Amino acid sequence: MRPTVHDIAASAGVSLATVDRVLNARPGVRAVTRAKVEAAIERLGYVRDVAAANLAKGRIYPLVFIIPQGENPFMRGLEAEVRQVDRVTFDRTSISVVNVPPFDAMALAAAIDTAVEDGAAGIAAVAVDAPEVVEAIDRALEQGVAFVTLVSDLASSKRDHFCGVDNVAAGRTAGSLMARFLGDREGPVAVLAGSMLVRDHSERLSGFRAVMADAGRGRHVLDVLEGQDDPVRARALVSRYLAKFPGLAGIYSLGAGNAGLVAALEAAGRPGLCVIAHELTPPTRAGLESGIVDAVLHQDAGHEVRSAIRVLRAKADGVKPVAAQERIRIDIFIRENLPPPDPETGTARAGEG
Amino acid sequence: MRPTVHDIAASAGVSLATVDRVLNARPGVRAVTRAKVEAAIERLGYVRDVAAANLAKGRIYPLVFIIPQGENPFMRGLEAEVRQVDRVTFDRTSISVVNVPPFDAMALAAAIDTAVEDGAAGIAAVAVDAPEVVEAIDRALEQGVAFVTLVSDLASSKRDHFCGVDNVAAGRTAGSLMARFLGDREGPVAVLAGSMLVRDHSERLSGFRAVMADAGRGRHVLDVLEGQDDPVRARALVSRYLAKFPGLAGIYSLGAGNAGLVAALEAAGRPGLCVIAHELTPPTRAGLESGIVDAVLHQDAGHEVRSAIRVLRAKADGVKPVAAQERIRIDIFIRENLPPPDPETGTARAGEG
DNA sequence: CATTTTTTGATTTACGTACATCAAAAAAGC
DNA sequence: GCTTTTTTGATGTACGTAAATCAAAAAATG
Repeated sequence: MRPTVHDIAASAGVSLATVDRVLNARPGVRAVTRAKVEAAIERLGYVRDVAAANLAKGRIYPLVFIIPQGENPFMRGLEAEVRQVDRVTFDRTSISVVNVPPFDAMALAAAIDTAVEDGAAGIAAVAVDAPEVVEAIDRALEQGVAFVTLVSDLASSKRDHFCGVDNVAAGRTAGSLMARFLGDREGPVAVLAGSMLVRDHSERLSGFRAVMADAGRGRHVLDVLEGQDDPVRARALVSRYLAKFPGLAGIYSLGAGNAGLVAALEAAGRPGLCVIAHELTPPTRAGLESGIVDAVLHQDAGHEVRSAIRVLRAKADGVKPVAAQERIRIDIFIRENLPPPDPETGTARAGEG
Repeated sequence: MRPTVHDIAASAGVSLATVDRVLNARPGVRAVTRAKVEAAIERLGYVRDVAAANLAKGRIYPLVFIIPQGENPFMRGLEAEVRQVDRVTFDRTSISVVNVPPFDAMALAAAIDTAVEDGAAGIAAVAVDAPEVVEAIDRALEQGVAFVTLVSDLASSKRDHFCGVDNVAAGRTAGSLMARFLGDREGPVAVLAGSMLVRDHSERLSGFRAVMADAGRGRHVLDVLEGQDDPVRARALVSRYLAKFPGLAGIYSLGAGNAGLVAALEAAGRPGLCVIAHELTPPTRAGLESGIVDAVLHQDAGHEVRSAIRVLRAKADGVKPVAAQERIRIDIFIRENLPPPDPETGTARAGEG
């Protein structure tokens, strides 16, 4: 049986109250007595029962997730993951979701301020790269509210942590796969992005470009198509490029709007291009299954959400999280290792946990 | 604030005792009263505070993990993950590890019987495919002990669950990557396995063969090399094949002993083969980094361990686990998306849950 | 040595649930 | 209506920790 506070009190020859004072860093304990207690803790291998401690404290952590509105399937999956975690009821944590217009710095900054006013203990937000947002984040931190960026970072703010993938590495991974899949095949490659004003997209592009310039004898990367993560625009842009560059060898889609990409390729009679996209969502999953998409790079929204919660709670408790354990992996999916879709959230899931 | 049992008692107009009887399915409650309580539970959205419940029950779950001995790096990483979970102290769970000689059915069966005698609430074991083991598992289940197979399944037993990847799909994934990486390149491919007597290895082979026979115009798969997961043997076997088949296009290593594979390739002057291996361990990581290995298929040992714990605890509680959430993903790693090694366990880790 | 200050002990209540006991009330059977 | 059975209420203890109070003991100060 695990030792309890009573056991260490008895073993150290002190009272329960003294043990409590040591454990919770309360004043009024002589150094020698403190040492005795700490020795007993060490000797018996005592570890605090966090469940019982939280129960006794009656502490709850109000956390706020700020997520863009709109039909971006990845964001919708992210929100579903948040709500699912909330339903499972992470112990002693109450989570609320706030939606804001995408790419809207003012709205995001306002939402952050509101969350702080409402007494949030921690905030997680998909960052937009703008000075108003940086200021809002730094205001939150000054109020003692923990803050993490989610999916897209804002390194110029003082945010406590970034819960997302290394997007430069993701771009390199895409480039490497593209180069290997194409092999000796000739022809330029196209890049479809949402907007170069978003940090994660620009980072992916730079990683991709670096590998493409490097791999073998170099391969031409055409001017970036910016589809604003909108399927209709994406479809039009891709269709135009397919007509304009008959020798096109591959397409790297590093943002959303992939339903449009797939539609354009279908309409063009499935030209044998190497297609690599991001995020395993219904459109990209369908593309992989039909063979029109070769590989999908993915970040696990569930992992990101749970990592954010752990970090925020740790910060709210004044504990340092183990940063090394909070790194988010870049998943590669091809047709053969597709996980079954999660009926709850529509996102890809692993055993996790 | 979350509603408590007191709230539903008040809301339903009954006593605390009656609510308790309903919640814990104790007898002596009229159907109408039960309905009133259940309505209140629904209305207030009550969810049991599991932490408090477990505290009150004073229940602990003694779980036993049976893992092969030896220098197989994946198994050592698996064991490290188990010990790490134990240190983090999964709430109200005490975990012990038992080592048995690898591929030894009698020893495994004996270890299972011992664990049952010692009063384990659940057992997780890396299965060896043998009738003695099937019988031991079924004996454990008859005693009411929960049982899951880990990494390698034994479907002919009545085990509650298998915590591992779909190895046929893993083989198909390897085959698909191999075919795409090779492209038009000619030549047969070799397969290095541990032993065809182990279920996971034979399943991977069948998936790989299926894709190879299928992809494009078919590619010859040479006779399987069985290296018994031993680096020395593996090195010798691979070296011999490299000499014997100068036109070799690729090698699929579906077992362990990859240190030997890498050494053989280095010794042969790094012939430009497509090499795909399993499990991200120190040797395969080094191979990826040096460029001698093209891709590594991986199963996350941490996920498997935590999944096993969740399933075992659920079974011990008489609750059905959500099987869909317990699927283990087949990870693909190439040089560009290599995660940093976990200093604690030496295995790959993601943010996880 | 008396006094003040600091340290320690003893005890209590609380968190939300489980579980047991005994009495009281309601329903069923005759 | 009376007894018997079933259902419900009231109450207490427990789990392991947090946090508070007040008294007692020890140490420091003069």
